[in-house]
Amino acid sequence: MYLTKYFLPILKENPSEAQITSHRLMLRSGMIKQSSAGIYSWLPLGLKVLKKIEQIVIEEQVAAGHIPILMPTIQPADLWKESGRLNDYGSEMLRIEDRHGRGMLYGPTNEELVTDIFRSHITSYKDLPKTLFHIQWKFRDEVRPRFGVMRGREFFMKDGYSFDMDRESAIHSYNRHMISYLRTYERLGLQAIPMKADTGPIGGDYSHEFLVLAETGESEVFYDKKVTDSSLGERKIDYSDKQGIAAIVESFTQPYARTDETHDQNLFNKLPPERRLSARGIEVGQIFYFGTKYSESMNAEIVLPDGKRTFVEMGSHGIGVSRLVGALIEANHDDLGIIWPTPVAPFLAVIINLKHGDKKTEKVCEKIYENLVSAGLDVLYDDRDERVGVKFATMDLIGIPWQIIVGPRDLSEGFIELKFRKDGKRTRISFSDCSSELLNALRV
RNA sequence: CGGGCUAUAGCGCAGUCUGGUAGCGCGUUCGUCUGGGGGACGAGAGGUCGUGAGUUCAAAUCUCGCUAGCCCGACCA
Repeated sequence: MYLTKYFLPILKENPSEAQITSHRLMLRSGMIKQSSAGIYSWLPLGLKVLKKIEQIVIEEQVAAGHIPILMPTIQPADLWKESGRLNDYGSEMLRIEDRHGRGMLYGPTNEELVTDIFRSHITSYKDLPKTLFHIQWKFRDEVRPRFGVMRGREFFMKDGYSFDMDRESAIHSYNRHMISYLRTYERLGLQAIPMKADTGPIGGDYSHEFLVLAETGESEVFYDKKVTDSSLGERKIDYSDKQGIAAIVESFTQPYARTDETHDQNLFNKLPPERRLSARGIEVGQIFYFGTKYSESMNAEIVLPDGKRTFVEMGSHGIGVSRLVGALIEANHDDLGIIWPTPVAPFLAVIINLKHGDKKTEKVCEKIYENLVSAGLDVLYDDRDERVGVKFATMDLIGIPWQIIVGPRDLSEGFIELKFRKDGKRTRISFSDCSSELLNALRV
């Protein structure tokens, strides 16, 4: 993409409404524009990041055997009457009336809809287990939206719903989700710690929130140092291996890790002092096994092998996709701007022409651009007539991982320069060799 | 929903107390110089001062209402 042909409305100064880093940087780098409180338009750069996160989430869900669907944003109020949540949900739910006077609502979540889909089509244990998920816009009419996309009213969320014939199978579904979430966060370049969550009136051990550690996090978290030392890494996951999956889940959830809501100081104090850590965290996902709460109220039954009927066991699982954009920035930035982890970067690299109007540098930039694009890489070419300082400042701000710097000085000696945004390290690369050496470097 | 604050050019702000020709920086347009970390000079464009009413010869400025946004708290993916 040639920058002069793109739409990248960056701001040099901080918008006064943005208080926290990610919100400020998202506005300054032209990723979003506020439309009203807690509701945003996603501009090209922001949309690219959002879609990259979405794609990774989808891939990991599909890898875990979960099935994508798409449910509507507008839902009929009748279904919510059935579950009893029409009254319970309160004014956080945006209620709408259509022209016929029918009660509608902008969905804050989808348990009712998905249960309705399930009960219409699945009646036998033979069709189980199944997990349906979708990634869709939700709306919660927060009293006080803030922190940009981290706590907007409209938000983009992956929510999945598992259906199982019995508790044992449902727990395996729960564990499967745990692993698929851990993998998702790792691929995004984030460390998210599963923390025991409040299960409310339903009770039980089966709810975890996933927290990313960041200074600006909204909750205080307490954890055993062990949890930040563990990662899935490259290991192969066999989602059909119940024991294996359960063992991995155990290894991640056994060490102490809780938010201030469920924190137990006495338990925490049993850890050796050097392993007791506390920090702030941003919640980026939650998984929940709630049994038959909705299947009972909405009458979603299945027939078991012995011919008896039973209510289907359910769980729901969410990842805040739009919130993750903010969380990623909170976890990856410096004074100059954003530092995107490569997997979610809006562009892998940017070619910076240091001397606009110089035929030779322009030609080299264009050649590099063509090479990289034809190699399948998504690169930006800063072909603006701007001073170098402006170009560097812009690119540092929007956080593209690699800067390919082309200027007459180095070029006269046959070199171009490659700078890594994260550590600022620069490498000189022979221009004659740039198609192979550069490609290798970018594919690290 | 309780408490606090704000609204003047695309963005950041001054002007409001003490009513009298609407200003600064950045950005933007044109030109010249410049060219390895937000450059210089010159010339422009751009605002019914959030909105409605009132007071006054005269309102960005004073009074009242309304709306929107932000912050702290309670609440939440």
